[in-house]
Amino acid sequence: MSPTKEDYLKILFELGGRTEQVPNKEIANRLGISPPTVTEMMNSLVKAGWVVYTPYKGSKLTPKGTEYAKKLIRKHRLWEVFLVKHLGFDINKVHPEAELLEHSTSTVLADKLETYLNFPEYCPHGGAIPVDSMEAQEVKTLHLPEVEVDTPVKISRIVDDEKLLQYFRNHDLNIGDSIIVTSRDISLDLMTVHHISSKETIQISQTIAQYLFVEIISS
Amino acid sequence: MSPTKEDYLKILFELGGRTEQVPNKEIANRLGISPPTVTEMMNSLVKAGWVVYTPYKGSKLTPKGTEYAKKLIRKHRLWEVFLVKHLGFDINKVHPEAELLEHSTSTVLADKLETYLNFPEYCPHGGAIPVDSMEAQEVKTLHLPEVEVDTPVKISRIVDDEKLLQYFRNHDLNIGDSIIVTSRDISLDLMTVHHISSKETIQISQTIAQYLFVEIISS
DNA sequence: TATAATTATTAGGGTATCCTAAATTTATTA
DNA sequence: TAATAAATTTAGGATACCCTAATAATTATA
Repeated sequence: MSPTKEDYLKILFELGGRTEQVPNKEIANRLGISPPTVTEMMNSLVKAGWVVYTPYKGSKLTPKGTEYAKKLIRKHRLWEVFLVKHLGFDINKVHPEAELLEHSTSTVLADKLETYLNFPEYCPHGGAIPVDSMEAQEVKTLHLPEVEVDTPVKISRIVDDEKLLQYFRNHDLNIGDSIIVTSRDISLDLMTVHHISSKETIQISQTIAQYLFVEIISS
Repeated sequence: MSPTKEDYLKILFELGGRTEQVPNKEIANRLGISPPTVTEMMNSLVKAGWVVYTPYKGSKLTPKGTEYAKKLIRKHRLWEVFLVKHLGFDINKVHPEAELLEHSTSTVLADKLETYLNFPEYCPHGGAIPVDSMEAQEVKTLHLPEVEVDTPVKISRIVDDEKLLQYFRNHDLNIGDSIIVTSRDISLDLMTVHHISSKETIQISQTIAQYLFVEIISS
């Protein structure tokens, strides 16, 4: 498996390719490559049994492809824990480092690293680390724009992207914080969020709020 | 810089390409690729300023190429320290892991790792880690077959290769041990070594002993 | 020094990954 | 539903890296 192919599988997983067909354009956008290259690569991934591809429709991961993607994501998140907790990296800056390391990490190494880190449950951005808890986390978390008004929720995960992380940090929205969506204006693409502990009120774009994952507080 | 090109630079450094012209064949052997591929790659490395190449003679690193190679070797050795001391890898098994990781390690990451490891001087096989001490180490160490008979020496480094490491371990020759070469038979490619602390006498092939680096004990 | 052996290069290919431009299919909308 | 817009694929190329077979240069040896 080349790092390139691994990237395709991981992106596919992140774009929901476990359950839905992901259009080529989304993959091309995410990876910053041209659509014809995606078509070509998909044919190659199909041949190797990682992906099911329907021309003009999009691609889905096979069970084998899904497993592989989860293992990669686990490696990525384990490195992030190491980089932040032991090496002192800023949470906003670990993504590109982990992105490289994940492709150079054997299963033996990942297992030893996990032991060394004392079996962390989550990466610094709140993503589940054990492969068996990744899908469970997806089920129990909501994208912030999906939350009903006036329902208290807790921020459990932020998509791992430097700019997004900086944006949310600037708006004082961090993992573990409890918030309430107080109103929404779909036409203006805005939502108003009340931050419970700081008592501040924040307005953010719904498009961006999509990258904030929350859990309903069961109190 | 691709991992492939990085490997060429590193091998060149290890084969003495800092001071001498390294023939293509040696590089081809070490990397397990065909000689024409080496010729082709050398032309590409010349174009990028990493190497000086004399057709039919061999290649030397430019100062820029030497610096790059040393940085790679530093990364490799830092990872080895981490893998052995923190993750519990066997010394004989870390090479392939570090070989992959070194290509995915930014300077920032290497620096933070070095700090975390508390600025180790040597890798588990005795190789110097700070880039400025690598050449000094080369100067003060000898290949075991170069040592005069009856001169007490200390094993300071073993070339990082699983089979070699296993061979020396089986013969009870480890880093830090003090030994004396008691005799040599060039025609039989054999040398007899006396192990000072264990008082055992060991016979090893001179060809292989070349991969043991020692320092004269200045007592 | 001529010949043989060794080493290196050239010639001609192959795969992986990427691209742009043109053609095709699908989706949208008037 | 016909026309337009958007997404996808096909066609044709490029570069990086790797190969084998054939040729050329160098080195070793008789």
